[in-house]
Amino acid sequence: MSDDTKSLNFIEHIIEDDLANGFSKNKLRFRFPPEPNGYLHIGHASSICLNFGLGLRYNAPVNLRFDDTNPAKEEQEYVDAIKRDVEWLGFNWAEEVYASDYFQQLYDWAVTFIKEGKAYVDSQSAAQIAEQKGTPTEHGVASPYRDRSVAENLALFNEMKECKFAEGEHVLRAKIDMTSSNMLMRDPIMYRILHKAHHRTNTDWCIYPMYDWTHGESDYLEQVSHSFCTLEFAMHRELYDWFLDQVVASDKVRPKQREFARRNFSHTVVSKRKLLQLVEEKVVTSWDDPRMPTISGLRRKGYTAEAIRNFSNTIGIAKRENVVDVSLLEFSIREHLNRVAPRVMAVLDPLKVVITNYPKDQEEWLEAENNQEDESAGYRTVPFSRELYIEKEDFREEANKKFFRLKLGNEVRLKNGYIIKAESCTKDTDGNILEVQCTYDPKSRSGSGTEESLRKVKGTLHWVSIKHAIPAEVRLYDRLFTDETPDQHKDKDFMEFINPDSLTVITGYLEPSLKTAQPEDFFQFQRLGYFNVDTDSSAEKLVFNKTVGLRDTWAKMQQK
RNA sequence: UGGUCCAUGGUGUAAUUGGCAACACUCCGGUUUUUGGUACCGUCAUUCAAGGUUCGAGUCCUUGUGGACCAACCA
Repeated sequence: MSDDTKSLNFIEHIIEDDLANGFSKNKLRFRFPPEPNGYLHIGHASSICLNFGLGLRYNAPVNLRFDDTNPAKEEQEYVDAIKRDVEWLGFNWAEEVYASDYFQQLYDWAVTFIKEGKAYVDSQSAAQIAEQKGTPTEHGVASPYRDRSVAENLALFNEMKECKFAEGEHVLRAKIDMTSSNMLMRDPIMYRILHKAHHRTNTDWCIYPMYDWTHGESDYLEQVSHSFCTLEFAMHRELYDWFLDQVVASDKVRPKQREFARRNFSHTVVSKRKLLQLVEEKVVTSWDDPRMPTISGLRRKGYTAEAIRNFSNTIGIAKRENVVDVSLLEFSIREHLNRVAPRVMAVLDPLKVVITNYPKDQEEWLEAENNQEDESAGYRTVPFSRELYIEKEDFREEANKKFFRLKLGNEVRLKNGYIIKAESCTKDTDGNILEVQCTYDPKSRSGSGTEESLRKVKGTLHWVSIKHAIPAEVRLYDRLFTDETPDQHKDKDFMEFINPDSLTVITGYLEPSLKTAQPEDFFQFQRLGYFNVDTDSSAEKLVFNKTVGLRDTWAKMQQK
């Protein structure tokens, strides 16, 4: 499918080994199994790209399966958001399925387990069961209910199903081995009573199967060949296999669970529980707040699906601990947007410039290239007049020769416009510069082909004509956490590292071509960065998000 | 104190399965440039440690060291 020269990750090696050992390629099948209890984040993107990427590579079906066995936490809103995100990332699932589709089958199997003496109803409290479970270093002890008769178990389990009991009164446990070194094998709970309406089965059930009992059997029912999950499920594999052993038929595909390391990212958290906390405690406005590492947050911030896919493929997949630096993600989006984003001019921190030798009522429309990386992007015009805005930081009264921008007595080029020279400036009583007076060289217009226009001038500035500029709200984002690994401190809570300055809202001044920009449109504000139109934007009030800044070697030089 | 897993530059991932440690990002230096952007060039590692097997070890073996995970009626 894809290029053969690319090296394989350990997951692909496992599949290649299976194929080499006779597993037939047309039986390959994968799945992406989110629990609908939150929005997908950038870590999930890795898993999505892994599973759907394998589907593409081997031309195998990939199911989107919602792991919806806990009605206390799961909601339809999350199902919808997850489907939207997977679709937006550009992947097509073979089937949309739900663990809850298998509740009846799971129940029937559980009854069989009871009849075969492999499961029993325990009528102790959660605390008692936990107590008997032992510790990682000490064996567990058997429940007094472990040897209930099959008849009694059957009757009780049926009554559980018929909602005759309160939550917590009984559970169904698999009878495995209370002395196992793997605590998950110490008679794990298969069913608990939950009097909660389920987003799909409503009140049909008041007993719900646990993850371990559900996941492998769901894989089996869908004939998933390879079931990939994160490392913390490694210990669950023994149980996954035990449950499978009880039901698997020799002529069916036996799913294989393998584990990979979750991707961690610097200066953020990727845990649905923690992201939910950020939303609930109003640290951010919503799951799709552009500061969130969610897929929807990144999308709203202006990240493209292509950039996220490239990023996921670049960071790859392995089994070791990791903290992926945000610079990798930022590279991916810059790399894509550099190719496709139209260039425009916008001034975010304005300083007034008056061209003293430019006629007062004159204006002209200058031709500007939309994207020099893309010939087909074409040209637009931008208005020029006597009074302009440039960035405050682009002017200094005096500066050394490393400063290529505007300073008194020196020339710079205005992008797509004229070469100007700073003659003087006026200040307020505190010494703040209010206005710069310049003169322009009328023969130096960009693209005019004159000798003057071809002069080499070191600095080029972006600008807007004050009279024509459109004010717009611009939202600037910084990292959400001040610490590189906010949730990896044993003694401190991740919430202590919230960056109070993660959002700055300013008014920017845009060239008039942006007047008709629509939500999700993206641009490069020249010399500043990539920006997109936020969903809050309207014709009356444009709202832009800063997606990511341009690489800024000048800023780096300044720091030294 | 039991069990499972992991260890390759600042970061992430490779290494034809025992044969010259590679790719991307970052950092630093340079060339080009009407974006201090882009593009291009260059610098940055004795593969956690110590032994062993071998003509040859990142890869196999042994012993350490360091880290992650396991005691939810969560997934």
